Amino acid sequence: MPDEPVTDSPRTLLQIGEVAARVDLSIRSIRHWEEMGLVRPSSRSPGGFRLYSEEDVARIKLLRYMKPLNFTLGQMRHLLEIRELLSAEAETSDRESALIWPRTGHASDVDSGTRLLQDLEHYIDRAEERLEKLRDQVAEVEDFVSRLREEARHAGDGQRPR
Amino acid sequence: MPDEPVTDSPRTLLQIGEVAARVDLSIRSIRHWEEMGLVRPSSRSPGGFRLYSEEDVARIKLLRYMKPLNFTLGQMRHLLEIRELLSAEAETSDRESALIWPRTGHASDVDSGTRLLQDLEHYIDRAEERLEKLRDQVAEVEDFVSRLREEARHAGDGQRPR
DNA sequence: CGAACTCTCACGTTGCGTTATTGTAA
DNA sequence: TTTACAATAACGCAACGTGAGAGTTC
Repeated sequence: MPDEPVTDSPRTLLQIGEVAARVDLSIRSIRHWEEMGLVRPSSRSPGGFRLYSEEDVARIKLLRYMKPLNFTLGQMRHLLEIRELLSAEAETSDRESALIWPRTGHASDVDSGTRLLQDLEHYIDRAEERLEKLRDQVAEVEDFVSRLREEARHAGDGQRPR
Repeated sequence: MPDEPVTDSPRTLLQIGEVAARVDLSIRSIRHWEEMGLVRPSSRSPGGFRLYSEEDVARIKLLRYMKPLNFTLGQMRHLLEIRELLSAEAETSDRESALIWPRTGHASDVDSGTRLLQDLEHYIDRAEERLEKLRDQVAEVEDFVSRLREEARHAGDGQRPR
């Protein structure tokens, strides 16, 4: 009875190159995001190589999806921080107010949570604005590209007809 | 009999601020593009204010549409340069080879035009690749935003239910 | 063992943002 | 003449790109 397929955790650890390929980012970007405090590999190899778990990769992928929204790295970090604080608070809040509901106690906790929510909603609003712009841009670029293809067609007719 | 509405050419000249507002760019960007040789106001006011014609604005708008493709400013300049050379050559070519077609003369002209066309087509290919990516990004961002709204909804339920 | 991958500096680049100061337009 | 808009110049900055030189992994 060998304990071979018991833990597959070490197998799911990826080096930075693998991660970069999977999420379609440059290695430099991932390291830069680390310098800016956005991501951190959950472990390192004995020799110092960054090793990323699937969770780490998921976080990076999330950031990469967020990227076209043109937030600064600081804002992206802030946003992920809010998510964490909010989910952490959700747990404690669950235990604390099981049946007691209106007026749970001191307002400070509620306020901090409310504040976080407001910030989050602000980010969401900005994100949706930006998403709108992105859609517009796609339309504009489509327009541009098709116009360019038209011109190339005409120029091609002059250069090498038939 | 005043000669008032005779010429409306000066009326169609816009200052940089107006242009910036119309094409949704910063004034700084337009000036920067000028420094990089991408656009140039077709005239200046006596005092030195940049004055843009409708053609100038069209060019700027074209560049703005091109912008999301993430070419460098040098590449964008190059692309517009190709367009101009190609359309200029189309005219002379029209006159030159009215009925004569196979083997028009020395190959240098044909080669330069062919080269331009190749370059143009290269840019078009890159543009279409990038357009694809843009579409993907929109999908990813939509995904991201909707996930975020979901989370905000849940957090909101915890914070201020009903 | 070598080829490929990664590490940490550290400087370079792109595309503007941002004053600061001074002149122009209506 | 005020008030808003513009010009030039120059420094600043975010988000990486790009080696250099040395160690690590397989």
